[in-house]
Amino acid sequence: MGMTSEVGCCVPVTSSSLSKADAETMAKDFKVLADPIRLRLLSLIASVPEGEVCACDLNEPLGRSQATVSHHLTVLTKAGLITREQRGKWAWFQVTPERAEFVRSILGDEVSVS
Amino acid sequence: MGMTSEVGCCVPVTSSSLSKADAETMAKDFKVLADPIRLRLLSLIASVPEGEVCACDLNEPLGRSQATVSHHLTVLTKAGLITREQRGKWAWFQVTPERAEFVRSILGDEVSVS
DNA sequence: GCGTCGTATCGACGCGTGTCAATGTGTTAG
DNA sequence: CTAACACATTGACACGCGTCGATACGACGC
Repeated sequence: MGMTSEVGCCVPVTSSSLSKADAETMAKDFKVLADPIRLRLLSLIASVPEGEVCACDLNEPLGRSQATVSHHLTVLTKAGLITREQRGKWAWFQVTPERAEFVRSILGDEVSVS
Repeated sequence: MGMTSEVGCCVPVTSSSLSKADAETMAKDFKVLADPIRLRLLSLIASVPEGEVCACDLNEPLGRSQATVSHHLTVLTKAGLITREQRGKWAWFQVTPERAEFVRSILGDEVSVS
């Protein structure tokens, strides 16, 4: 395939690199994080001491409509990064515990565990 | 602004979380990685023992046209993840040394430094 | 010089997605 | 029951982006 045997070019890339399926999965994960509003939402939720935030507090600080914020919260939830809990009239969100460390590493927080 | 002082909801999210500018920068970086072809290109380049690959070896394994592969290589180069060196007729790419560790961590390689 | 080869760039297409107004759904207050 | 509220969902729009054929730009070999 591809007789690229000229002078000094083209060694056949021996390696078994990232598979097509793995690359697509990874790309999908990165795509979730590739939006400033979603990153700020994650940061807001992760930085609250109580560990959970009501959606009503997430609408205004971002300068986006309620529909847009709700959309991004859905994306983050479906990706498993946050969890949603309906409590009475309000929806409460928190960073998924299993992914909390990952989220903190993404946001560049110096974790004060030390 | 939003008198959300009802019953038990809506603490004002005291935290100083991710700034708008930082979020946009981070999102841009993630966007570079949010494509399966670019991830596989990174993997191919990073996994070659010689440390550098000729572009002619990157066209076929991905099932994309030469123009598309060239486009993705440009995106990765502008993001600083790889570097391009014209050598005679061919273009050689390598992972930017300063970002090599980052790239390896992204691709999930167990670095054999231990 | 001329032709060929390796890459980058251009133009155009289609699809995905972020956005918002409007509407729907469920809950609480009266 | 009705009204107001919180949030999700829908429909529509614009824009970004991945893709490819065609073309342009070099470098090499003749």
